[in-house]
Amino acid sequence: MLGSILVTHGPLGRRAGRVVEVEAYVGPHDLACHASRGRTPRTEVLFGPPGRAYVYLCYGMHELFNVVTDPEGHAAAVLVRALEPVEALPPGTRLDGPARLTRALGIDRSHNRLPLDGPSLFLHAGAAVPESRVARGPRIGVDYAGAWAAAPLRLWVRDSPHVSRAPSPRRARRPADAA
DNA sequence: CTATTGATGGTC
DNA sequence: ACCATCAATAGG
Repeated sequence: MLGSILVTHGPLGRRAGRVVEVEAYVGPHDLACHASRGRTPRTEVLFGPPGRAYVYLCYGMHELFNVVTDPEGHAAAVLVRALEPVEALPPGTRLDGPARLTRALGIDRSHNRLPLDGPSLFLHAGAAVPESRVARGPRIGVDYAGAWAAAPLRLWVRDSPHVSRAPSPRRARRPADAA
């Protein structure tokens, strides 16, 4: 998916970006994958056919965009984490972060389950990124997932200035008043 | 530059 | 209770 072009069309007009950073969520056995907690109303789309959008609300205020990737019955998806602008966007628009890019392209939960070859959401195959320019490392924000947190399932275009910056490590949450 | 915190609501 | 995050702030 790196190098492909995501195009949206909606109230904001036409918006587009080139995918430069993604994370793979590889199936129910992947403890960071939402499908690992079973088939629920939210995760239902993951079990359906590939090539559709999985959009969900994160932290109560951010819409995150994924592409369902695997054949029907095997729940896996790829989270898009950063785009490189490919069309004129309002000044100051940032596409380096999974919630920033959905906000900038006007993607929200109304796009959940939509095929990615439609009028409001389209994913074009772009020029392939050579493997020599692809870097990989641990996924971000999934430390709860045990060994799966360390798996090198985040991939990005090595020299792209549009890749998101890893957050500073969040201090261990304040221990609940343990009794 | 790094580190920390509050905002905010759906899910199960 | 637990989050696949961001923006703003404080401090070096």
